[in-house]
Amino acid sequence: MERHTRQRAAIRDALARAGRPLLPQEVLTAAQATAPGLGIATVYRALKAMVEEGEVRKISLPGENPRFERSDLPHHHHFQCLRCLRVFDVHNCPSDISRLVPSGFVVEDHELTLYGRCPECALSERLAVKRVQAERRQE
Amino acid sequence: MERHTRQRAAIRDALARAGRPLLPQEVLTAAQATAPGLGIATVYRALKAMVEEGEVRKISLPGENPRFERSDLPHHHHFQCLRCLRVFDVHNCPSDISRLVPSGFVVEDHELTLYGRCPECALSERLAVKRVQAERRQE
DNA sequence: TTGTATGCAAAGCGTTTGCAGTGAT
DNA sequence: ATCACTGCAAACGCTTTGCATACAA
Repeated sequence: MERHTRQRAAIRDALARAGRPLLPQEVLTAAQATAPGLGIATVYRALKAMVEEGEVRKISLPGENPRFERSDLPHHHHFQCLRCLRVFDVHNCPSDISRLVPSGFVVEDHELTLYGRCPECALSERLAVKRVQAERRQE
Repeated sequence: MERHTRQRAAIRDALARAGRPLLPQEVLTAAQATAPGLGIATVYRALKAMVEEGEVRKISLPGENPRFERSDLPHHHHFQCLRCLRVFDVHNCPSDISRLVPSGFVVEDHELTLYGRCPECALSERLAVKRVQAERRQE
């Protein structure tokens, strides 16, 4: 049965405060503020246990090392802005997932990552285009 | 400038024949049939070069080591069997991707990974269930 | 002949594990 | 008093790199 320790509390706390998925190394650094002497092995063991408990979710975006976030968030996907590289949550979900696969395959779960421009970056690019057009008119 | 070698030909060939994304180790095994003595370091170096050329695509699924496939394939997604862990191509695509994000976001690309049972594993599980049921009837 | 490509072995790096000691129950 | 948890360091698996050699060009 699971025990309540200083270290695990610190790790939970780090994940709760972050508000974004964290790398194991980031968890270590953040949690060491509350639990000095905390080791990386403990972080890995705690994260693994929490993932198995269903308390934490392991997330990996293509080409990135796995990150961890609390799983009490509702089902969601991620949107990465290709300009500022920030990751946003997307709370909708395609409706017709299980229709995508050939017959014989059984779909049980899915992960979706969207890429594009966040509202902020899309706006600042639109303004940049207008600026260029204005310069052209002056020539 | 790039040179034409037995080893790279074998690696290209392995990727072309596979019809699914391969792990570097799988590339090695497959390519050694054509290029005996081929080493894993050469596979990694060749794959890296081909990715930079744009000839090959590196795909990484959550929790999995990166796999490689030719990038001349039409747009598609991936399905991983949770039992045998093999990865398959899925040639369909959800229709309503850009409707998922709040207004202001601009979707330019997306990656989707499905999880479940491949036909083979789904079948063998169904057979296992039948076997258990038969045993129960005998008791 | 030149210099990229190769094979081997060693090094890197993130992650896991063995072990003796710690501490929650 | 248990026995799960911890820290450390060694081990691990995948990937990269240093180096001397092989072989396209």
